[in-house]
Amino acid sequence: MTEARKPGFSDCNNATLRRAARSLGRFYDDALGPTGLKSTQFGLLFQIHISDEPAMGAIAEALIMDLSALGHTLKPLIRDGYVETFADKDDRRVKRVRLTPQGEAKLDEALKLWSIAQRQFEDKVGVEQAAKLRAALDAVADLDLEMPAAAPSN
Amino acid sequence: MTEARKPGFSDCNNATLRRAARSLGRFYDDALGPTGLKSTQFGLLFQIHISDEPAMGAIAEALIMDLSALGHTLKPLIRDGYVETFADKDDRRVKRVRLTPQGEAKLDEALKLWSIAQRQFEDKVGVEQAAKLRAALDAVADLDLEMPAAAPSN
DNA sequence: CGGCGAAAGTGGCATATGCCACTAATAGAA
DNA sequence: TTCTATTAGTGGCATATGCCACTTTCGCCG
Repeated sequence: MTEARKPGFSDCNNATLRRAARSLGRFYDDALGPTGLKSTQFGLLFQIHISDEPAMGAIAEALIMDLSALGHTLKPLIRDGYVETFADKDDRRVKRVRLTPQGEAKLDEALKLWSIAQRQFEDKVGVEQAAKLRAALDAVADLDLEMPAAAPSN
Repeated sequence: MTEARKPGFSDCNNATLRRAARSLGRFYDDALGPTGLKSTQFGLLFQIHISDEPAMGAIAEALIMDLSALGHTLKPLIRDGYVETFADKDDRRVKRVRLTPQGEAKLDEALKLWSIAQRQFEDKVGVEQAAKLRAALDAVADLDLEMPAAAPSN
């Protein structure tokens, strides 16, 4: 089967990654559907939950996302009362974030469904493989990539 | 170091995948910046290029993306004259897609920059590893996941 | 041939993400 | 202390993606 690989899953690492992300995202989104949360929102709530009233910048950095994008993504969660923000007492530029009681409750609710999806996934690919994949993805995410031309000698 | 792992890169396969996608996406986007194309658009043009005047549904399926999402994503490319559509001559429901000459030219231009980014990435993680990662991601993308509750006995 | 159910897209609506220009506030240099 | 460079966010604008409700065409059955 010389060319059996469906043509075009190009060799682009980025395209392949996005494609997988769309696919897996849909699965987790479906799983979380009953909670009304998207998998991205779930991830964000979780990140906030495990952090200690993190500053927006800290969250953005942890999730490797643009600060402004984080701000946008946070809005629906604030609107729905799951998250609230408050100014840091020592540095008024800093805005800290925390879950509201409803947010904690919603997260608990979502965690139940999430764990089912997670188990479902790991039953398919294997716990070991899943862990390796996550490790590989974290490694990729933390790579210090830079375009050569962008960084001239000095 | 009991909890040394940066707290919160949760064990969620989906969250990890998205995080990596954001990170890598930014790199490829930067690389393609000079062309004015986003890495997603590049991927889409490439997919169209290697297909034979594919129907929208075929593209959506290959990229595992929602048909309507594809339609939306295609708009800026059509507006900018890189892509054009036409009705299938045998089935008027089907809309086929192809690159315009400008689209082909733009793709060529982008491929040059893409290959630099791609090489840069593979120099970091290793060609072998990159290939394995893509294979793993393709496998994940093609998994037939289903929520148990969603599929009752019948 | 008439009509029904499936298939392929479209449009609207909502969230996800990024970049850029701008504002507020702080840390430092003078 | 005052002026400046830096840091943390915000808002606007544009693309990326999905879901759902429709509309148009087909394919097929009676």
